[in-house]
Amino acid sequence: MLTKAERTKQFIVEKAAAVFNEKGYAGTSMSDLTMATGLTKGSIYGNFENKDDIALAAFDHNFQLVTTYIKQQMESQTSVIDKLLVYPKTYRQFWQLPFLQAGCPVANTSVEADDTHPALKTKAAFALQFWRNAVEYRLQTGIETGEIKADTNVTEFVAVLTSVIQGSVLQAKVSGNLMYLNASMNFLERMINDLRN
Amino acid sequence: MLTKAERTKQFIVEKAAAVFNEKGYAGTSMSDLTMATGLTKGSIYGNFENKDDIALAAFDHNFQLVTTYIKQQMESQTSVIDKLLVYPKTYRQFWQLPFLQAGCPVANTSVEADDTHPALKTKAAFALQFWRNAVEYRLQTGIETGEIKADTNVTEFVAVLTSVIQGSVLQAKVSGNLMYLNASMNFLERMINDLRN
DNA sequence: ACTAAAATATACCGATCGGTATAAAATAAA
DNA sequence: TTTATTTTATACCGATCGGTATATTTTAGT
Repeated sequence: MLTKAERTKQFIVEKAAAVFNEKGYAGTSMSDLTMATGLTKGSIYGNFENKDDIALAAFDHNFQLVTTYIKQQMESQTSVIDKLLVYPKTYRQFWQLPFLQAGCPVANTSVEADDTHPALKTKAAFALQFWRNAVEYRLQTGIETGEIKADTNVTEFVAVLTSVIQGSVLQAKVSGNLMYLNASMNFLERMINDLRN
Repeated sequence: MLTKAERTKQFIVEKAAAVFNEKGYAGTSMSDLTMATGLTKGSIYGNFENKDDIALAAFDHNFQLVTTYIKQQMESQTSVIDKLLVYPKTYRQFWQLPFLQAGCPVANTSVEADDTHPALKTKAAFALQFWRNAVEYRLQTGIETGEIKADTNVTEFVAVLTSVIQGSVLQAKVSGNLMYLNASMNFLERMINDLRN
């Protein structure tokens, strides 16, 4: 069983993660976190060294939420094509998934941290590469089994899939208009289906 | 001729624009702006009402820098296809263009402002729609003149072009790796060339 | 239930935040 | 060049920032 402190730490991370993803690092204050958690500053600083420490843990949490969901959805699909189709299906309804309502955590953190917060930037960069590797792994698997065309430009596919998702989610958030997101996801679905040998 | 105050105001906007695009709204303090301009706080507040006022003017300036550059590059091209190819060509070398070194200002502002700063969010949303309209206008023109396939899915093309640019610039910034950006731009160029009738 | 240890709350720190009143300096019309 | 006006600098405001020392409460092993 988890000790009280461990449970509290986890509780703080969960609450803080939502705030950080919505307001950003610089936009989130310690009093935002005391309000979100219902705890006092002393209590939070008893579980974390400083604000950075919380932000880094919060990012990991946010990223893992997305990763876990995608992985789980893919497990219920057998073919590589169907597994890849989980991406457009998921992001098409990002605003209905609580852990994606503030947008893609990797994109959000990338934008804010890259000129201001080296440690967060590193985490975002690793998360992005993790995502790219995951997609690339699926493609390689599909090519080996013959499900996917052998002459597929893997790097290009990975680049387009990830950037079109990040870009269109970002646009959907700021415009409040789902039309272009849906158009992008239509395109992505066609692109995935076209991988078939 | 511009009065002294107008020139100073313009000077402040130019200096502030770079800082805001790099550090974000919440991440930029008034003392950042006094440092960047070499002016004092009193002087800045003599030309602007408040921080918001500067941020909104700074965003307009950042967006106009990009818009002007793109427009200018397009004017030296005759065909619609060649005009559209200005986009991948420009963003391929975004880190060499001073006004794009901090990334796409529309994307940066979209991410930070959408949950925290309604006025900036509105500006970002308008800028995005302006961009979409500009691309759509090119496509319509090309369709009318017969240069571009008449059955082109305009909305989908606009959605993919803008989101793949925003996403891949964002990724290039955070990863420090231009490989995926180049792959995305290769894809975009092929997609544009495939528009040809 | 008792007690040592761990977790939480209170109250505070100096620094910096955005913003302003006012004085000094620079501008521009006469 | 004088003078009215505008622009800039100085010095300061209360509020909030991230962070901490210490007191109180809660947890957990005996």
